[in-house]
Amino acid sequence: MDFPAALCALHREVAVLYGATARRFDLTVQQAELLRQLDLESLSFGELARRLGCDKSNMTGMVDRLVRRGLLVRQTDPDDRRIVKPVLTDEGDQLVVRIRAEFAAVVGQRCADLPATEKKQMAELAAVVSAALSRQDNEQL
Amino acid sequence: MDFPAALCALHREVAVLYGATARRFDLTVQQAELLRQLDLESLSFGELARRLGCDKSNMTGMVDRLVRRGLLVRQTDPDDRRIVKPVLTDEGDQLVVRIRAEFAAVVGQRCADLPATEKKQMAELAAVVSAALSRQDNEQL
DNA sequence: TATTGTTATACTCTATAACTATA
DNA sequence: TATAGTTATAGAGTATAACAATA
Repeated sequence: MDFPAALCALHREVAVLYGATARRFDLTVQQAELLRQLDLESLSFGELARRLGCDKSNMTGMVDRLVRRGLLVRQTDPDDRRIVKPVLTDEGDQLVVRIRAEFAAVVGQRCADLPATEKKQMAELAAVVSAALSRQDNEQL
Repeated sequence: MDFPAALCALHREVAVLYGATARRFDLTVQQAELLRQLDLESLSFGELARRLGCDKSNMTGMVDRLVRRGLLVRQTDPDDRRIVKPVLTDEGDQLVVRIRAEFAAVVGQRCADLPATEKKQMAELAAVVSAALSRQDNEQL
């Protein structure tokens, strides 16, 4: 299997596992991903849409549903009042932690037979490749 | 970044890139994924749903849309007439090839600065981890 | 009886285009 | 005039439950 095909295959398996994990917490996979991104760093609606690879018009509804569940609040930027940032509530933050732990547990269980050195190597390579793929010059997208 | 977090991050970047690629061919990412799975091997509706990580009830509509576009045909198993397999048409097969090439081109471009040895290593590790994650004893999912 | 695919339903995600508020 | 977020709309993906056909 060549490099792009291997990325595709891995992506598929992680998507299935991550989706199943999200569902256990009554979240869609997109909701879990949105919360995870906000946990990584503070993002506006537009930046969030770019990270999730979807149109900004979708964010309104997605954030609304998570606000209704008490996992997010809207925060308007005082310096530029056009900009709004969804921010994790304590409950939202705790949920992200629980999802991450659950996902890590499933991955750990399934990869139990993998040598630690290979996992370490994989983690390092995945970080490098992620960085390469995420280049923001996405004009051709 | 630990192993599960690195998998998550990589998964996200691939999802965005793969989704953008699918969109260029007027496909949703799930449609592209469905076609890709069928190109890898012959699958029934139920098996396909398991691969995609969703309920079998969704497959009817998804396959219907792709049949309407001439990319798939339904084929009933003569040995067990409950089983139906969606099969790629020539057009569907050609589309899968084009999507795969397009995705490989984007990945290749973005990872151009990555040493070939690292790409090779990544491809091998991704295959190993994919296999580990895809274990079919999914009773806890 | 059990399994496979289908249908009905309700909700969520998605892109497009037009809109409001702010800069 | 440009940008950030919202709204309206239509189409697609999703899970649940009940169903028909086949085994």
